[in-house]
Amino acid sequence: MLASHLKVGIGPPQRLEELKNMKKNEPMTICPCAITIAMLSSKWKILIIRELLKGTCRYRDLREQVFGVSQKMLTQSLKELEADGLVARRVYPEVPPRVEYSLTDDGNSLRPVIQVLDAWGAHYVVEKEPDYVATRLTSTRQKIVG
Amino acid sequence: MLASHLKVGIGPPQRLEELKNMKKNEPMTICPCAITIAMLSSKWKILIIRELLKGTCRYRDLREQVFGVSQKMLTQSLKELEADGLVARRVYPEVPPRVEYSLTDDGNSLRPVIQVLDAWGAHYVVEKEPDYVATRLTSTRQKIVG
DNA sequence: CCGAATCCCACTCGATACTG
DNA sequence: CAGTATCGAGTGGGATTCGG
Repeated sequence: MLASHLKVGIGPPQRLEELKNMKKNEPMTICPCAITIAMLSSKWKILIIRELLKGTCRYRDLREQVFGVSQKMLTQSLKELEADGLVARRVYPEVPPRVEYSLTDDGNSLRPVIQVLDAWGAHYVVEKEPDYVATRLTSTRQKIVG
Repeated sequence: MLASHLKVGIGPPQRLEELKNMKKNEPMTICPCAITIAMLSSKWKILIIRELLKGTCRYRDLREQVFGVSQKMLTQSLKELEADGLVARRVYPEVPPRVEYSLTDDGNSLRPVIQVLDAWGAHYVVEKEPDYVATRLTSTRQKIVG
């Protein structure tokens, strides 16, 4: 089951010639790791997913645990994650309302990915010059403090 | 060797109370996986690293292989990757000039990370609705086509 | 309690032109 | 060949206010 205009290319990205000769709506090679990055590279998403990896969570709890996230960004991130099929949203017909978020199977399949990212980041941050790491990390869009 | 104001926290991100009680220049907990994402989440970096994983490369070659990247973004990305210690830059005193880029040990240590990202992305893209994947991926900042 | 709607700024990135 | 410099558009995200 593969989009007619998408062709998964694992391994080296396609060469220049391939793209030069490509016409519209023709199969094109995409880079899978770039897709994963695209899914995760928003200021708060990784922190949200981290939290959801611990288990089902209410909206309010996420607001507390993901420190610093605004209502707008939390809602927006969750909406995108749901659209991406990584997060499930369950609304209870109560007053006041209650909404619970949890990871789907696809979302949970990110666990080993997160673990690898976590391990690399941890190793990187301890072996680098502390001062550089500090300034580098404060000048990035990505939220680092969980 | 750890920044005095940084404290690496592997595992769950710190709780709200920890941050509430945090004062300036006091040790704070950071999220390692967010660091890794911060390193990679620029429109072209992952594609550049992918290319460098194949071996040393000249500036010109990168411009060809990383299709669509502008001079400005390629230069800027390489400069940041070098500052991050992931890429090494070697200039040869020749005319016309020749500059070669390669991954440092830290950069090469990303290989298993990239592989995991690659595997997850590949699995994701083939099991998802093709139409959704297509629109989702064209509306992202991250460059997907290598 | 869980959002939606609006306004606005900062930053990323692309296009173009220039240089040693 | 391998970059700089500059300008401008688009967008991600913060702050605030309103709604069911």
